[in-house]
Formats: sequence, C-alpha cells, structure tokens
Amino acid sequence: MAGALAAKRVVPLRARRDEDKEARRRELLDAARALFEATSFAQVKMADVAARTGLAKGTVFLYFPTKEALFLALLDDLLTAWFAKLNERLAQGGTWTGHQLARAVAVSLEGEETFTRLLALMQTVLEQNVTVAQTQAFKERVLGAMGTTAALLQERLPFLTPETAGQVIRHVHALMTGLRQMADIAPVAREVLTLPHMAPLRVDFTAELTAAITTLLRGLEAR
Amino acid sequence: MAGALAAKRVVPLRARRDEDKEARRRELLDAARALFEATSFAQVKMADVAARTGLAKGTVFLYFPTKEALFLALLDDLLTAWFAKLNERLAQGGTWTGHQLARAVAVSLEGEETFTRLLALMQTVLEQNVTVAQTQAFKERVLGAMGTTAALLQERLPFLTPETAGQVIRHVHALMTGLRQMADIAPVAREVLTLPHMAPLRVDFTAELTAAITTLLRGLEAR
DNA sequence: CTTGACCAATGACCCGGGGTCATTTAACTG
DNA sequence: CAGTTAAATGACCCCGGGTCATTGGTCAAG
Repeated sequence: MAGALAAKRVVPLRARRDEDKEARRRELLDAARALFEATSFAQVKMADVAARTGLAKGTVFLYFPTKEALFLALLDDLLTAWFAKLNERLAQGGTWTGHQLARAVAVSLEGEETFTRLLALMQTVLEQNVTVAQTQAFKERVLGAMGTTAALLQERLPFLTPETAGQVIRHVHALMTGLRQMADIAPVAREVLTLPHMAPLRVDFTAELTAAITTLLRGLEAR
Repeated sequence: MAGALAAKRVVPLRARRDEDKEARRRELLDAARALFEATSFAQVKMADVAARTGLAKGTVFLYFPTKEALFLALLDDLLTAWFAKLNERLAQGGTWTGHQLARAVAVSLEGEETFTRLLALMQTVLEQNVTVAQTQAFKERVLGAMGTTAALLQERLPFLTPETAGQVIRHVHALMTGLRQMADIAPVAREVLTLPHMAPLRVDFTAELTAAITTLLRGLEAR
C-alpha cells in the first residue's frame, strides 16, 4: 500500500527540491479551491485541505502561515489568470462599442465564479489575517494588470480618457463583486428566493453585469 | 455598588415584560454595533457584546440564536432606517436629473458606513448560520422597501420604466457593496495603500458612488 | 552502498471563541 | 410573605486554527 500511495503521488513524500515544493504548494491550492467551490470559505477546514492532498494538517501551515493567506494566494493566481485572459481579448485590434466591451468582460468571467467569489471576500475576510508583505505583493500585481487593462481599454474605446478608463475599471470591479454577492447565494437564501414573489431579488450575474457595464459606458460616451 | 449598577441599568435585571425584553434586545444590538464599528465582524466576540451590556455571554444567546443572527438583525434595522431616509428624500416632488438622484443616494449613505459594511457581509457571512425564517423575514422587508423606492424613482426620473427602475436599484446595490469593500479597508491594506504609487487603488466612497450612478443614469436616459 | 546531516512531514497538543444547559435567583402573583 | 415562573448565569463542551518537539524520507559525501 505504500507503493499504491507513492504511485498516486506526483510530488515525493518529502519535497526538498524547490520545484517539488512549488508543486506541493500547487496541490494545496488546488485542494483549497476544490473545497471552496463545493462549499464556502467558512466551511473549508484546513484539516480537509490537508487530507485532500494526503498530508497532515500541520504541513499546510508550512506552506501558508494562515488560512487567509492560503486563500489570498489562491485569489492571486486566479486574478492573474483572469487579467491575462481579459487583456488577451482586449488586444484584438479595432474600435469596439461599449456593449462589445461589456460582453467581453462578462464572457471572460463565465466559469470564473471562484474568482469573483474570492474577490468579494478579499477586503472583508482575506486581508484580515495576513502579512503586510503578502498584501502588498498582491496589490502590486493588481496594479500592474490594471495598468495594462486601462491602456487597452482606451485603445478599444477611444472616447475614454486616462482618467475615465481608470474609473471604468474601478466601477466594473465594484459591479463584479457586488453582483456576484447578489447572484451567488447561501443555500438558506436560495431556498427563500425560490418563492415566486421574490423574483425581483434574483440576479443573473452575466446578464446583469453586461447590462450594467453597457449602460455605464453609454453614459460615459454621451457625456 | 448594587445600587450604582441598578442606577446604570435602564432595563431591570430580569426583563420579564415584553417591552423590557425589547429594550434588552436593543441594548444588545447597540453593543454589537458599537463593537463592529470599532473593529470588524470577526473581531467582535459574543462575550464582549455581553460584557458591554453588563450581561453574561449565555444571555446573549437567549436573544439571538447565533452571532450571524445578531448581526443580521442589526442589518435589518439599519436597512429599514436607511430605506426610510432615502424614500423620504425621494418623495420630494418634481423631476430630477440623474446627477441629483445620484447625490441624494450618496448623501443618504453618508455616515452609514456601518450599514454598507454589513450589507457587504450579508451574502458571504451573515446568511450562513441563520434560520430560513429570519432570512425570509429580512428579504421580505427588503422587497417591500425596494418596491416603494422603485415607484418613487420613476416619479423623479420619468425616463425610467418599471423594468429599468428595478435594474437601477439592483445596480446601485451592487455598486454600494462593491465600492464600500474597496473603500473601507483592513488596517494591513490601509498601510499598503498609503504608498504613493498605490493611488489608483484608493477609492473615495461618496465621490465614486456619485460618479457611477450619475453615469449609469445618463446611459439609461441616452438609450 | 553506506552513513550522517538536514529539514519536510507529522500529529498530539494548545487555545480561543461560539454555543449549551442545569442551576440560581429576580420579578411578579395571590 | 410564600410560591411560581422564567431570565440570567457561568461552568462546560466542542470545534477549528495554529504550534512545535519528534520522526523519518532524501540526498550527497565518502
């Protein structure tokens, strides 16, 4: 059975080389992600994350000093990936309509619930129990990606100024997190929202986000 | 000293009449609010809430079954109060510009950080450990207030349809929670954001919300 | 191949905070 | 004033995040 276990393992029992450590780190992030997707931040236990990778609880804390740090690292990855995806789309030349841009953003977020859910948790939860260094590294990365996006935004939508481009990004960020929270709901709330007269409180994330960004951009253009 | 204690107490040691129970409930909500304003949801301990009212921890749980239920009740109060305030403003007759409406909303939220902070926590935290009944009661109340607001919105801004009025409310809600989270930041993050080059990540809640709503409404009118 | 040093992994342990409940006693009643 | 009710108490339980002395894989020098 020791053999069977070893066969399952991608990473050696003891990760001593840097690349093995990195691989183990990834395993832990993947486990955390899978558990988070199935439940919620509060419900994910560090012991479960460990168990899912076949490690002991204490080991997780060798890679991440706190639960919040683990999830902030996960968010960091997802955010980088998302910005890359979005910026790639935005690099497709030519002038766009506001609606096209809104669609592009909404589509880029399709299947990225995990990302937006974590984003919504960031300021209220994830930045609570984390070192200054990690927070700064994270924000540094956001800043870089945002700069690229702002530049591309101005290329696609010529009516944007450097100032309004930045504003658009902040407002889209706010809408993403706000709408995600309204759309993606605790089981208790889901049950309640099933009632017919609760319809006005139900939110379709993609549709609503597209509509909001489109309207926002039309407003900027009309100025 | 028993006398001194009694003098301090508004509510009798044992609240047996319904109105005394209600008063005690209020005391607890006030204590929770004060502590939350000074720190964060995670940092508020039920024992502290109890101590602040001169009661034992167990007593708090006679009034609220869980920590989340306590804070959802607090949010319920604040939300009702805010909607009342806003609707009162919106009742001032005549036709408004989109910018006027945006200002009215932003101003109504001035000094209501507690409300928006809790609102941002609602779906991610507060609806986690709460009975269906309480959730439903809460949502029922939101629904009622929203209906009134939607109607008033259409009076002030004639270019709104019943459908777009509802949309505006949902988008404003999303912006409120999203921007609050961006503006109102954990101490760690605050420190990081002080750095000069982090300026683009700093958010002035009132200014940004006003701008976003104004643009949104201009976009709707221009359609 | 063997040996020893290193350090990743372990898991028993600690602790703080949410939540419970048998007991106590303040508040009302006749 | 004695009896009844039920609000308040606080010792207690439990769970989950986080710690650290100990164990034993891993690797490289001989």
